[in-house]
Amino acid sequence: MSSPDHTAPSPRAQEIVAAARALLASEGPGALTMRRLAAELGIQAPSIYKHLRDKQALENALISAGFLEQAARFEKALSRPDPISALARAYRQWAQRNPHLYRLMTERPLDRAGLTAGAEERAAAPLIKALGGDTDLARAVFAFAHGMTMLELNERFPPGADLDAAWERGIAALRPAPARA
Amino acid sequence: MSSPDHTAPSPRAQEIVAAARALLASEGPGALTMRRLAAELGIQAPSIYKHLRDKQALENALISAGFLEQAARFEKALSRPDPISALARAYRQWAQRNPHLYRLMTERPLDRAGLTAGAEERAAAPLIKALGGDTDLARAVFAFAHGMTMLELNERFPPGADLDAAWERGIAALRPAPARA
DNA sequence: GTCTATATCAAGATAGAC
DNA sequence: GTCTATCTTGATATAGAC
Repeated sequence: MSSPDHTAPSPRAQEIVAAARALLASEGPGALTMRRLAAELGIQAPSIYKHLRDKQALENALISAGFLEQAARFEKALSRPDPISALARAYRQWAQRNPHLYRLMTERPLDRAGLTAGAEERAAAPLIKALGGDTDLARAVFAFAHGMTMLELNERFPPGADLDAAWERGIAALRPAPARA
Repeated sequence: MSSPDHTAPSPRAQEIVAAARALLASEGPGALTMRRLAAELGIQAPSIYKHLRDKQALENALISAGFLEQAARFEKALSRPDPISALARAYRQWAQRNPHLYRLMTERPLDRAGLTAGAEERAAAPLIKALGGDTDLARAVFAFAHGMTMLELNERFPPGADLDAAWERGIAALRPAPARA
């Protein structure tokens, strides 16, 4: 619920966000405090507030960056020979490389008014396009991918489980049947 | 990582857990503090520690109860005419009626050593049975159901989205094809 | 079984000087 | 752009008396 910030973020703010992302990636959400972030930057915590309104604004910046990064990957995947499989791989891979940020992006309702406009939509668009605008199916595929991702991150599958097989099985089932000749 | 408690929980401990569940359900995880829980019971926070080792033990009790309750529902669904659809409905319904507990049960890795033995497995068994032991497919269906549930709880679908349709679409696709005659 | 008193820690955020 | 000093709040948990 931070108010939307319609002014461009200052270069210094961007540096702070970049440090926050590195900190989140390396030590997880528990380490992402204003004090700790300041320490990483070699400054004091109150100084951050001169550049970012509050912690929510910081998180919103991280989340927006995550969506835009996803969007770039997913758009690339869309131009591959088998777009649906490529999208699934890209989705899984991005989440596994950015687990803490992925959590931050998905674990709670979004503060959409505080996000970069259009970022969430850009990340979602490639899948919808790959499925020819079938939004019901797109939602089902999204749910499958998100579910696999979170269950894997949260260690809800047995140690030996073949998750490649589960991913393939799910995507194979959810893929639209090729049109009959 | 709380040590497993191999002694039966005292009646008083069970009362505390019951109060915790009611508190979690009505006000969410932010309200589930030792102080607040004590206040609900009309006692002081330190008194709780005479009955439950720590907060993790409290959460483990809640999670174990959740699994056992799910197991009972899922076992019933398994005996319906269309077990897979019935299971999906039961899964969705239980999560929607217990959203905060569902989150608690799925959002982080489980402290399995501290849970009631067999509870997690009992909740998982009906789906595996319904799918004839096909664990890859069971994992895919589990992921779909969990993904739909969390995306819905976290408001990641557009306001007008027809989620009944997305659920049906996903289940229809993931359901094993009937054996040919 | 419950109490009081307390330790310990840590978080987000603001005021106002430099 | 950064600082110091501080406010405010709130959490888990322990010791030891009753």
